[in-house]
Amino acid sequence: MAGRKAAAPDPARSLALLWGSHTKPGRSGLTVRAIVGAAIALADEAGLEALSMRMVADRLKVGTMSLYTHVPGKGELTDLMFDQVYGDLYADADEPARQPGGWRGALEFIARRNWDVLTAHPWIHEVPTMRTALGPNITRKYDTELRPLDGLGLTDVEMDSALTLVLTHVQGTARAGAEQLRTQRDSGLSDEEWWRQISPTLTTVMSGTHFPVAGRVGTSVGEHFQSVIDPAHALSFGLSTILDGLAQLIESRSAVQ
Amino acid sequence: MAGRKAAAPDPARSLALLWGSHTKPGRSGLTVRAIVGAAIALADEAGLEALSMRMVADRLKVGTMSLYTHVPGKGELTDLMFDQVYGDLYADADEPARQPGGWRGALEFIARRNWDVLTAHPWIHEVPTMRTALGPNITRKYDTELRPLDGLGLTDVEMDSALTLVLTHVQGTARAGAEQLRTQRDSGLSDEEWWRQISPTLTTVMSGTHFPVAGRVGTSVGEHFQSVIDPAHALSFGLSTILDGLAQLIESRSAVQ
DNA sequence: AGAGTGTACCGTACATTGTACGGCTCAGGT
DNA sequence: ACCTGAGCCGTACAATGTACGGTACACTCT
Repeated sequence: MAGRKAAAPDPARSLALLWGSHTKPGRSGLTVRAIVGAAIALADEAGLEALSMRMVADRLKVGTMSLYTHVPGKGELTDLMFDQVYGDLYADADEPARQPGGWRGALEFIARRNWDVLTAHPWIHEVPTMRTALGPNITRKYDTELRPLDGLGLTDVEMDSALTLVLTHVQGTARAGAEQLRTQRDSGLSDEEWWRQISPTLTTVMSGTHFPVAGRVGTSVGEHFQSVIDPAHALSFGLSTILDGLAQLIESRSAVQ
Repeated sequence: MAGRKAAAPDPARSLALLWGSHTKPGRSGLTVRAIVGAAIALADEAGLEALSMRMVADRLKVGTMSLYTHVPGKGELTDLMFDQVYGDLYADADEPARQPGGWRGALEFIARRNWDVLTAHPWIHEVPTMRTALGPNITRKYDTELRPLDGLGLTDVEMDSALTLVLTHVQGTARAGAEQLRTQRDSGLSDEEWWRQISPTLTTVMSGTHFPVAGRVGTSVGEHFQSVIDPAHALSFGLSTILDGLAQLIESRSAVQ
């Protein structure tokens, strides 16, 4: 991430690219779609920060600078990658609403699907999301995910807040899991090996201090999950708690009505 | 982020540094504490990725490579920065538990405090947290935050899960807010200006497609908050929903007992 | 068929990064 | 007075994103 600072993506240019067809090949067969595909494959293997324009070009047997004919820069490329991976999230606009269990089942389904993408493409966590979220696939996703919450008596703002809450939880938890995996890969140490390595230092260094609750709970958690965190458990615990909370809100609304 | 790949921090070395006193100055007055302080100040201004060893050294009127006498590398430095900013989170180990409103008030207090640090030091979001979390301040923080959940009938694992849920929510929401601010700063465009700029392109490009629910809700949200997201609202909505959910769990436990 | 033109392609150059390496300098002990 | 080890730092290197300017090909028009 050095050089000319990876200039912030131009929104209008990104939009045009996002909604374009991406299919007109140049004279060497280079396509926006192909570039995005190669970039995604590379990012899946090594992460976003390890992804370089040179690597993408090499994989496509093309000069590095040729990419810039089709894509303005790395920023816009990641925007495209982002929209792309959300393309096949749902079979159709009513798939979540079709799940058994009403709105609750639908939200569980949505959470699971989002978890799956995040797990398959951990680099998503590194993409600055805020204003890019207007590609065709993202917009469709937003629509699809809101539908099961429609007609429950919630206001529009509450529908959005509820969905955001669930998605933020899934994202945060998935991020922690991805970080754990990446750390293991980078260091070549499993959680257990790592613990064994720092344990003596920690004992030496912590002597004298005492944290009664943290000590007890930390030990329990470590024994229970064989690790310092268990993302799968955090996901389901958090999700069911959140859904319990939302149920109260929804019930209070339908009671009034 | 080029060069020698910013080598992953050595856990044992980090631990020793974290728990060390950091106060023995070299012959030019250079201290680990001073380095960490300068790095934090710089990161507050420009973010973690804009922070470079050269910048830190310049601010301290010291040669770049002198830093490496005190700190093994950038990775370990960020570990130290991370632990440092969590140092003054709570006045003492029982401050959260002392808040009015029982465990609920305590968790609200904890959420607010975490939100404050995250807002003051947005670069925290970029620090890989997983295995670093064993510095003295982090450990103390964990202990302090668990206390209000002790003695409510929850198991150790449930206590940890509940706390994690709240903190994940705060972190995810704060991250979204930080991203929003950073995007605004980078582009020099307020949300409103940005919208005005892409609006024509978007209309052109979206003609033909129609997303009924997303369109309606998106418009409502935009009008209500004058923005595409409102982090403060997301924080409080999510927090109260989560606490409602946790209340059910806690009540069910005390009922059994 | 031949000429002209625009666009796809790409080689080189540059600023910026983290840090390995090896030399210099000074404080403190003998 | 001298030696030693630690603190300090100048230089070098590999890697990054991309600006710039040149080359070569697929067309269209005569």
